[in-house]
Amino acid sequence: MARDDTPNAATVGATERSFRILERLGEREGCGVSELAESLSISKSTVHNHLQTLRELGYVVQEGDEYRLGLQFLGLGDRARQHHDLYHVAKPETDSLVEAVGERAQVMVEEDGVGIYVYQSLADQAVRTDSHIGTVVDLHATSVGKAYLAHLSDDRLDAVLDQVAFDEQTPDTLTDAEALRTELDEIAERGYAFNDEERTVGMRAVGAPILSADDGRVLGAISVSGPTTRMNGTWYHEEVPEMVAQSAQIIGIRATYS
Amino acid sequence: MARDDTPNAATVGATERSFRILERLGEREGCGVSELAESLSISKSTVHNHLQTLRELGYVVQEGDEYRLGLQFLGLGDRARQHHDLYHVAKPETDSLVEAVGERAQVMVEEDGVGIYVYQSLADQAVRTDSHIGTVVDLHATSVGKAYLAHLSDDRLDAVLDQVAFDEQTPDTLTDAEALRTELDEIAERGYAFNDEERTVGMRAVGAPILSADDGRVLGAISVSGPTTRMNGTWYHEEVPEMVAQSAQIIGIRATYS
DNA sequence: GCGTTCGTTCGGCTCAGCAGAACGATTGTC
DNA sequence: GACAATCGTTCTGCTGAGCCGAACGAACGC
Repeated sequence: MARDDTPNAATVGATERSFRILERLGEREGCGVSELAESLSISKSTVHNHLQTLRELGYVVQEGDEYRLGLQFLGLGDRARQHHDLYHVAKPETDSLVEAVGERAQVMVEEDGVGIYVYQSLADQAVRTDSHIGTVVDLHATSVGKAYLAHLSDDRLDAVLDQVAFDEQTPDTLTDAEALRTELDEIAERGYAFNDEERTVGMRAVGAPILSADDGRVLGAISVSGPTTRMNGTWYHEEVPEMVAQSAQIIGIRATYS
Repeated sequence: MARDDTPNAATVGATERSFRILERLGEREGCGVSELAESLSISKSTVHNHLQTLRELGYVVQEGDEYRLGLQFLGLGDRARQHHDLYHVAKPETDSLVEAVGERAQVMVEEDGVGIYVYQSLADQAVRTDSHIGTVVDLHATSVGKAYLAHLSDDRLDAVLDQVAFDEQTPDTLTDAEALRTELDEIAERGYAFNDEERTVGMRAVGAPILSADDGRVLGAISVSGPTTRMNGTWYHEEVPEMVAQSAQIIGIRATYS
């Protein structure tokens, strides 16, 4: 079920190239043909052809000698998000949570074995990181992901864990499937998950699952994250978890009855 | 400068096909291979190849026999939007505006001769239409577009107007370039623009330009729209314009000094 | 159990897409 | 001010990638 099932099936190479170009354009904040061609090991003329095509389609814009991602992607992204009605009910509650806690909050849903942030809300003092709406996150190395996994049915969980690479991201990342399973049991009982610098050094997070109010199915998860300098003591271990779990419950109820 | 400059230049056909498929997937809320193939006049096997490619890239997800747009597009859209810092400063003010007015508000920026909504906020009573984040709108047939055009430099305005098709969308759509120019002069003087069922029958809107506080350059526009049943009288002609213009000014100031 | 329609796989043909070289335009440097 | 370097763009030829149509197996539904 997860990404990269069939490594090299019969696919359309030109489409792959186009998206490699687009993703690179997203990483750099707009760049020129030569830079793209070299970093992707594609000939300049090919890159140029793709960019012209994408420009005519409106998915890339040209500013002098630079190319940028076009805003048309907002449309495709929004369309994709509208299938997950969780977004609409989670948005106002997430904003309220951020207002109460400060820091940063994000709402995650699962898609094809990975977690994707569908909404993020930042307080003024929130730490700027590279995570944003649409960011793909590992389910086993984030508080949202673990909170989600903890309430997944056994067979779905097995399918996801088989795919997880368990690549070590920081010295404290969980690298053992069994250790993760026992932690997931604790999380399921406790009702929320912690992430103590497992993904990013200096950052802690608290995540809670968003559960359907009628059948208990897990719809997604929500988390609050901030620097270790502020996220500590009972604030980190008790008060924030309390608020996150409460918001998650409200979202779950509103998602069920709406 | 505007869309569809060079109709059939040297382009990558496979990429065009992929995006035609993706856009169609966005219109229907997920559909099967055969339906896509028939409506796009592409053979089933080709559609299938593209979908498999896009699935491996994470931009399409497969649910049984149906395909949907993937949430990965949120990432590309967000990256594109981050180049327009207007979004971040406009978001909270737009939410406040919606809270005060009710109805619906949207923030538009121009890209390549067309307007694109980068943010939209809905009150509970707001009318559901097909417009959403990422929607492409004509600059001459919307209140946001006209408010924007009214403050564009003469040469940029000429470039845009040459491209406008002036296709009649409703019986009241402006179809004459000169009539539009005189209306733009009025709008520039007045400070806000109306849209009285020009694009959608039964809907009215009030838009105001977002201007840079130092050099007066137009950064985008913001509008409030609602049904004619509620948008009328002095509420429509005076009070709403007042609030929209004030929000636009606040956004312009915050966009300039931040 | 048959007919229909789905998604997927297979194979062959042709043209679309690739790389590399050549071309102007622009920039910066001595 | 001329040269060198680098940019984006254009051009050309070759070949394999991508297209179509047909065949396949599975899943409904009358």
